[in-house]
Amino acid sequence: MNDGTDQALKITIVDVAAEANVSYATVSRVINNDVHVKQETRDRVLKTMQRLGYVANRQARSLAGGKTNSIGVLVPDLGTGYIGEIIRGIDAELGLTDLDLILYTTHRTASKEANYVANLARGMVDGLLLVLPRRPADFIGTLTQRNFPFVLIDHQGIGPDCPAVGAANWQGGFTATEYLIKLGHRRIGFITGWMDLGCAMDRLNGYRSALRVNHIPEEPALIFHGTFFQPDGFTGASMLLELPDPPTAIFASNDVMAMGVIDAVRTRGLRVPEDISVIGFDDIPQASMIHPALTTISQPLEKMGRVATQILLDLLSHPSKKAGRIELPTELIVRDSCQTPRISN
Amino acid sequence: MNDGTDQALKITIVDVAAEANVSYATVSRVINNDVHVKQETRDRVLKTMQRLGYVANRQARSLAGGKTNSIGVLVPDLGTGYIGEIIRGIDAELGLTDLDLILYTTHRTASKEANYVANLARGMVDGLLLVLPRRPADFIGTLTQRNFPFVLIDHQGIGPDCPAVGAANWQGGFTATEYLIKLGHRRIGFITGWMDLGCAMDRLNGYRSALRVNHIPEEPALIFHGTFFQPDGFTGASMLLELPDPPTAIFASNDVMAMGVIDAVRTRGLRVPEDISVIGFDDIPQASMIHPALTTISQPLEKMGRVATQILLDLLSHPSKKAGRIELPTELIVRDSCQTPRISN
DNA sequence: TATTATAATGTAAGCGTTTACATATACGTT
DNA sequence: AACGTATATGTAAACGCTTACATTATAATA
Repeated sequence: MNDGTDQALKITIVDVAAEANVSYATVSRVINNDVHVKQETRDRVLKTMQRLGYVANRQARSLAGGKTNSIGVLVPDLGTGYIGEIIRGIDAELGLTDLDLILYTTHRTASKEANYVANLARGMVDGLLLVLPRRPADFIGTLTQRNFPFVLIDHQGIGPDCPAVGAANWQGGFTATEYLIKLGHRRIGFITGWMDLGCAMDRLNGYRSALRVNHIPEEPALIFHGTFFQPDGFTGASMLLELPDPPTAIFASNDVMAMGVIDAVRTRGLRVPEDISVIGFDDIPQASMIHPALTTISQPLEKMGRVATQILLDLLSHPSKKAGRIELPTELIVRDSCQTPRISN
Repeated sequence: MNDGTDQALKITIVDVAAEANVSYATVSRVINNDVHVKQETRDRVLKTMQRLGYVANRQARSLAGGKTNSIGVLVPDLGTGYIGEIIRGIDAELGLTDLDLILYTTHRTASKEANYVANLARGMVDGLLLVLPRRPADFIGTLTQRNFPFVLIDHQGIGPDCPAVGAANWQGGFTATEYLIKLGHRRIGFITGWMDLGCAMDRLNGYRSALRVNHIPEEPALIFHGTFFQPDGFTGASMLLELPDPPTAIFASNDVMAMGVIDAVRTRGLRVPEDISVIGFDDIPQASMIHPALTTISQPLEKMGRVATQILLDLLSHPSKKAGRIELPTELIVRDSCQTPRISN
């Protein structure tokens, strides 16, 4: 490392210009990849920047250029790795650009959400990625009207002109349920997610449709209402197994609840999958690490992050473009937590 | 909601000044809580800002003020909720200020780490929070020399003048081990973390000391080298249980590995804690949600984030101040995964 | 009341860029 | 050789704020 570059004193465009014997405008052009710079000059400037250890001042660039060079990512929390996967995708895509990721956590407070969005949209960031928004209706109108670029992640969107990336939740719910039916299960317990969220609703509806298509009557007692948190899986499974005629399989609306289910099953002295089959949803990293490895519906979390970011970048460079909802396919990941029921009833 | 405020056209300090019949400097003073403004004027300006829906332009403030009003948080990844907890703490503390959190993930790449730090320190952020840095030695020198504010989180620090927040890892390792010994265990398996990290080393040393103090010979075969990931817990426990004279308790260097351990124990048809006691480290949110609820050493993750942020804020406002290492206490959280061994040998 | 200290406000310069516009240079035409 | 044209570079004016310094209003003191 050349320690000469380590001086803390700010090197500006002007210093570089002086050193390279050009005007600072030319340096700026080099920075911005303007075509109107002779290759020779460009090289010289680039080399000088290197030598001096020049780093562009983002604030100044933003102020002059009218863009902040950063995008805001609003997430509910960072609890389970679920959001982490999405951010990984966002991050990967953003890494290809020079945009910064500014993170905001709402801690699941809807009012905070609207508040943040309102402020952010007023110039703090160039675009917004909203992960699992709670009440997007509160602010989407304003955003759209102002033509402010944003993309909803893991949300079904609102109307046809709302840029959103989601997964095929209904399909996933359907596929998982049908898989269990094909294995021979007829009494399938279901633990819902937080029903305010469209994705939770869709999964439940997928489950219902699969039952209907296979001529299995839906039984309300087999549906337990949870909120996507692990303890709901435990409680839900405990209640389901308490039933006079308990299910032979349990479908949890996400993986962490499925882990709770597995715990509950074991706590009652039963085994997964021998006594009870368990299937989850999400395919978080942990799903493959537990034992039995969890059979689940993979939701391409990382990819959702990537795609959403790509859409946002596109929106950023082509403000007139309209984006709608993109639905990424979900996929059944068969591992070890499901099998044919012992006593088929 | 007064829809009149929703106009996207940028309201600047000048607009506010004109409306409120003051100079824009006065408006600026109001924004910055300068004492030299008459209460009456201040109120009027404040009201005008409200009415016009004024939002300060951060870029301009930064450029003029010489500060970026944002701090960078560098994390290895967002996989397990472990980092999430720390960020929650940072976030909480930052929420009290008007600083933005800019997130950078290194994905455990040491070179990326040094690179980021080098650039960030050149004016992109006002301060840096480095979570679980891998090779801080690479950049701490430069940072210190330049007097750039930063705090290491979950690191033992380098030298006495290096601001760092960590947990009493040695103590935790000691306490956990001694707890197991008090319970009657004499053969205690240990699964290490990634030994490049000081915290992993400290936990192991705590374990060793507890054995020594209690006159239990250390047995190399009982120590399995892991890397903090869940599968290591599974593999490690499997190997330990394979031993001719297997341990009656297993101490995993973090909770996710402890979960792997529990899986392994169960996979072999044994029960926790009846057959094997398991203790973890960290007390991540999941620890209390699994069954049996995991006995573990609580590392005040959220608090570490808070404290580190407080130190950084302090460093920011008093640049001359020197901060050293702060060690937060760890605590034994007794839950259900440990008990007296059945056959005391 | 005059004088001075103090509080409140205004003026203007500058933060480090981008970018429209002006200017200079090089090149092919005729 | 003179001209037009494209290419390369320079000049200067923003961008929206902070802040040192200058000025004016207000209160305290003699």
